[in-house]
Amino acid sequence: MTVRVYNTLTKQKEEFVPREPGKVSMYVCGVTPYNHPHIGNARPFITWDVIKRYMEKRGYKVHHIQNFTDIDDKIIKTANSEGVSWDVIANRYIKAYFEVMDKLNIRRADSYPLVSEHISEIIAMVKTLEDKGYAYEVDGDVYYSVEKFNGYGKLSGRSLEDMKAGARVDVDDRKDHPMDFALWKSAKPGEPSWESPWGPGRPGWHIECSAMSLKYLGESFDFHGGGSDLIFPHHENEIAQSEACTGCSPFVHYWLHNGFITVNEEKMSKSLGNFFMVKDILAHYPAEVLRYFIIATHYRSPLDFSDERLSEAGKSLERLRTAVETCHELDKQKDGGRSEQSIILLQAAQQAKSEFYAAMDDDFNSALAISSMFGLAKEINVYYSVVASGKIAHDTAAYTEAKDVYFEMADILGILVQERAGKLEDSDSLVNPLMDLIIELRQQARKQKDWATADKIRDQLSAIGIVLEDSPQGVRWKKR
RNA sequence: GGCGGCAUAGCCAAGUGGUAAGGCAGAGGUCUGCAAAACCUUUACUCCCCAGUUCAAAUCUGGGUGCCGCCUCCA
Repeated sequence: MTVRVYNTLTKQKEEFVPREPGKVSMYVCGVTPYNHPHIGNARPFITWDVIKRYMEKRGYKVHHIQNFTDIDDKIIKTANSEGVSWDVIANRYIKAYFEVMDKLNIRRADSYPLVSEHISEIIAMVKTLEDKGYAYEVDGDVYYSVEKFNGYGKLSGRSLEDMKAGARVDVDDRKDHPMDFALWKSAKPGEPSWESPWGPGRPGWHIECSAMSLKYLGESFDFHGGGSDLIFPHHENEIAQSEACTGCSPFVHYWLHNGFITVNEEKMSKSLGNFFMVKDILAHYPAEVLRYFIIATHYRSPLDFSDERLSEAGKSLERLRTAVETCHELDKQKDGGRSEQSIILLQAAQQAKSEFYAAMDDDFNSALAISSMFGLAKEINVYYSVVASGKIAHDTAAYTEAKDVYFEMADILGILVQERAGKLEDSDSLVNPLMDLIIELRQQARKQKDWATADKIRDQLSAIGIVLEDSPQGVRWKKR
């Protein structure tokens, strides 16, 4: 089996053929650090994290580059309103980005290039475009001439005529064509600027990704990703810049775009007041729940965010986590050799694994892949209940294989990594011995059939968010 | 106005030609001092509407309706 991906450029699923055998090069458009990451930012990065984990599991060496657009109108605006330098703002929110993405269990890219550290590369690229006749200067600004590039519009499926007809923007008559875009912007008062052949100024938005991807990944690479809103004009312009500059086509073999997150069926926007920062969500829900919520829908589909959906996601995830707990119980069992039940478990594991990989092979269908995890979770629970009842012996070999499959799937999706029930995080480590004591007291009450005391302890714990689960094998507890 | 996407149970969501995955919620049951968890059973004769192609369509084609995104910074 091979991996198939939906390519925005060709508008169909294609078999993934790496440029270099065994290697995957990918560039993901990062954020403009002018504010805390919102849930819409989280989606592409979780999506690409899963893609990366999966490709690595498939045996590819993944080279992953993600930029920060640290020079930008919004950053400058924020900096001016706070009366600080632009880099203060950029650094603050780059830090905020990593804090949040680390919590979401997003593994780091190989490199996070900054625009501000690649000005010379950008200038060189603009110069090349100018020398080749793809760009022209007007009053210190440099524009890309879209009419010079044969194939402008191939990614977004628009023709220049369409765009001219549908232009909603005020036409700047200094430009040859309304769709011509800035490669270099001349310096304005109060803005950071760098010296260039066209005078002091700063890069336009689109050129940075072209320049940095060229530097780190070369003239042509495998994957380029980002939100679907970047298809036009950002990625369309990247193609025009990069292919015109290097003469190498295709610049990117597979363009992958994630769908948008809406809130109450509407686009998230500050004006609508429905803007959700990831950090605020994480104050109310475990990071894993947000991650699960996002991967439980196919990455290209639109996804509507709400409190209800998120708490539903939490419940679904809880089911998967219960199987992990079951595994902890099974880990304590002694080996007794093969049984009919363990053969069933083994077969279920093998089936789950093959279904999981088939789903992921088909354009990273994590939503479908998750259903394989539920299937195996159920089989693990069933196996446990039979073993715990003492009807059959525990088959360590079969169980271990099933468990490995389960955790392999969880690892690809990046979920089920948090500490399991029965243990709290390090900061709460004092609570653990205390809980052992409380449970012991309650068990004594139960033994003496003092149900009033037993129930009271349970209710009191429940009131502070600790839930007890009695079972014939003992008591488990977890923090809500 | 131009470009693109979506419409599947109470809710969320897979499924792109062969007779509707999975999760949540609901109902019944097993287990249990009670509860929780787990497990079993159950919940769409049907996939927005109409027409067509086909032995066969949620899936393809045409038309209609509704919703969303992009075209301006945007993940």
